Amino acid sequence: MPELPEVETVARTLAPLIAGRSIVKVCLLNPKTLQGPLALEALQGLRIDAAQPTSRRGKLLFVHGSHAPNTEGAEAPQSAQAIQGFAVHLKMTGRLFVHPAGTPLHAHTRAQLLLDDGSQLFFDDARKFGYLRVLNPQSLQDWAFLQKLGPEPLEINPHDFAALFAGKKGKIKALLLDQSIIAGCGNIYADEALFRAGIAPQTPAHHLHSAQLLRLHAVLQAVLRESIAACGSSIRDYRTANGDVGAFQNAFAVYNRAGQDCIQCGAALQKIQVGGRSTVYCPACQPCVFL
DNA sequence: AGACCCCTGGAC
DNA sequence: GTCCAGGGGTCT
Repeated sequence: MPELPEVETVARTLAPLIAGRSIVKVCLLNPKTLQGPLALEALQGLRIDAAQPTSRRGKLLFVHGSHAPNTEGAEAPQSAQAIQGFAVHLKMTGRLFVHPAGTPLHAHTRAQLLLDDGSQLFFDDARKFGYLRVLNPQSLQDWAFLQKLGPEPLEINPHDFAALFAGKKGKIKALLLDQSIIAGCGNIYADEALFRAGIAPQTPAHHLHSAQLLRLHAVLQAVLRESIAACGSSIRDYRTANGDVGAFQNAFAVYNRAGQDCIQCGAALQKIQVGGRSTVYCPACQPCVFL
C-alpha cells in the first residue's frame, strides 16, 4: 500500500488518537511482526508525546514517546529510560487503527497496544510483510535500512535532486524506487511522476537532460502533495488510521490503467516490467528517445 | 540487473 | 487452478 503520501496520512490521522496516551500493555500476535533487538514489552509504560506523537521518514512511520524519569524509590530499569518510541513499516498491507476498549482482534491483527484510556492500537497486516521496531539510540544506529535512506523528496531542492541521478546507468524508474537514493517513492508515484514528466520509465538516468530531471523533481513533488491532500491512494488495503479510504486513486493517469486510453493523447497505455516491477506508461507521451 | 523469497487474498 | 499485488532482503 503505503508509499509516502499514505504513510504521511496515517501519521497525521493517528497522531490525535494517541497523543499523550501511555501504553499500558502490549500483545504480539505474530512474532515475525517485531523487528530489531528490543522486545515489544519495552513499550509498556511509555508515554506517547503530546506535542509530536508521530512523524514520517520515507515510508516509515514513527511514534515518539518516553518513559517517566526514575525517581527515588522507583524501579524502572535504566534501559527503559532510553526507549524513544517505535517505528512501523506497513509494507504492502499494513494498517494502524485505534479501537475502543473491548474491540475483538481482527483476523489479521499482528500486534496490539493497550492505551491508558482503554483504547487499543491495532497493527493489522494480512501478508505479514510489515513490522514494528522498538527504538532506542542503539536500535536506531543499528538499523541499516533507516541509516541508508536517501533524502525526502518533498524537502530536497531541484539541483540536489538532479544530482542524485546524474551519471547513473540504472533505469530511472528503478532508481526512483531505490529507497537509498530517494526515500518514500513507490510503484504508484514513480509511474505517475514519470508520466507527468514525459519520461519513459526504462530510460537510463544518464540519458536524461538536466531539464528533464528538474521537471521530474517538480512533478514528483506535485503528485506527492496532491495525493497527501487526497489522503493517499486506496487500491485494496490502505486505510487511514480512522479507517477511511483515500481518494487519489481516482486521479491516476497511468497506474492501474494498462490498456486504457492515455488521458493526454488517447493512445493505449502499455504495461511493461522495469526493475522487476509492473510499470504502466504512455509510449506516445513518454517516448524512448534514447533508443 | 535479475531471480527468488517472505505471505495472504482477490480476480480470473 | 494461475497470476497478481502500494515493499524490501538476499542471493547469483
